[in-house]
Amino acid sequence: MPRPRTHDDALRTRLLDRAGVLLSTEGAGALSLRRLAADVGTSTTAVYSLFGGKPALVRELFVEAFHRFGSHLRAVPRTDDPGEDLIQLGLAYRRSALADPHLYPIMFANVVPGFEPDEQVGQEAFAALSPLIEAVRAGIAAGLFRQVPDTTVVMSCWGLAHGMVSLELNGYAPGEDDTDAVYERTLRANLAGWRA
Amino acid sequence: MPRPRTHDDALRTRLLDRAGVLLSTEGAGALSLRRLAADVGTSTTAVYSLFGGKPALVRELFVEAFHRFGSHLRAVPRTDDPGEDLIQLGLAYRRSALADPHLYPIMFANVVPGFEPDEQVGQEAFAALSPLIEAVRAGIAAGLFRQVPDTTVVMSCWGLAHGMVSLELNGYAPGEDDTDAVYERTLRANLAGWRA
DNA sequence: CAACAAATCGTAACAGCGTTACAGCGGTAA
DNA sequence: TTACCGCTGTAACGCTGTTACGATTTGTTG
Repeated sequence: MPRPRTHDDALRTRLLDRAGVLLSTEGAGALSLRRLAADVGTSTTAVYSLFGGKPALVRELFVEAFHRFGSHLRAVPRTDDPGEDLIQLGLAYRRSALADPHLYPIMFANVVPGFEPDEQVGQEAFAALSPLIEAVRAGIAAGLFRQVPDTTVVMSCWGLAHGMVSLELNGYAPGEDDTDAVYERTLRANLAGWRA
Repeated sequence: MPRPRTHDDALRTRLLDRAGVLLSTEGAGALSLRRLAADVGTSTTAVYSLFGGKPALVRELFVEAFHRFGSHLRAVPRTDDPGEDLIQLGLAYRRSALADPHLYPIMFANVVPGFEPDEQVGQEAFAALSPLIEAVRAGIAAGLFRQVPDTTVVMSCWGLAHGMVSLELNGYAPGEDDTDAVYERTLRANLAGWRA
């Protein structure tokens, strides 16, 4: 009875892949539905029947970005030194952001108008930080860090990493100094302030 | 010979004022030239004859935002304790951001497509941080902080404040805890890591 | 075998955006 | 009064996301 559907899962993944490439190579401004549909070889209607609109498509990219981000963090091995683990997590945080810089604002800045992470994906996003949370808890439990609520130390480490990376991506890198070294020294100093 | 010009400085400031209000109350998405011109009672041509386009108008808002931001920081009195001064500067940083939250992304995130701060306004923006730089230098000179390049400590304090504020504005505030207290404790811990 | 029905998809239209070309307004000078 | 000329609002262009609708394609039915 119906005509065979071409808006299937294969097209869905092709759209998502192409959207990710457009975003990573040319930025959020280059991600338009007409451009995307033309590149993939379909019409803009596909995005509406498969996702529901542009914000819904960006939502998928949002969770995908956090999946990759979480993979970078989970790749950091846990040792018996939670302090050093936190430093390595901070370095991985920046590596992940610099790997594809256009994906980072999707996660933490509202670069696509009309998309705001809802409660559900917000919690999924927060889940990507679980290695960080675990390292902080291990450090507090081992008596390495001060006896403060773990969320305080988590927000401190996350805030510093996010702030430094965000400033760097927006062109506010420290002048002539080596950004890598400044970043790591900053991570270590911040953590030193939390040590018991 | 010519008809009297209505695209004068008065209209210019009215446009800037209204643009600031639109930005502060309804966000960057509500700032359109047609809406702006209609609110002020002129046509979109005024923005082009007075500024040169939307990015140029946003550039003015950018420097204006940094002026206000710098005023907040300069309002913090300098005492003989550079460490405590830095804490107070960090608190003023957040107060300034929360005063009109929609202005903050104009400064530090690319929330308006087509506008990127050029070299000149970027340096003016950085100049707003001079109270921070001076406090850091005073602390290092007094032997309070470690003997490291001052830009390192500056980037550390700035990065942390920017990161925490940025996360808060994007809805990633720490759970049930008091955000004010967590923020201040985080500032103090970070600075403690730099003390000699 | 032909006609119908139903589901799907591309085309086209709509409203809005920034930007720009252009015609018309409004004074002053001849 | 008329011609001139700078200034400004209108309208158009190309773009965006979104949506209504007609064309297409199939299986089913007469």
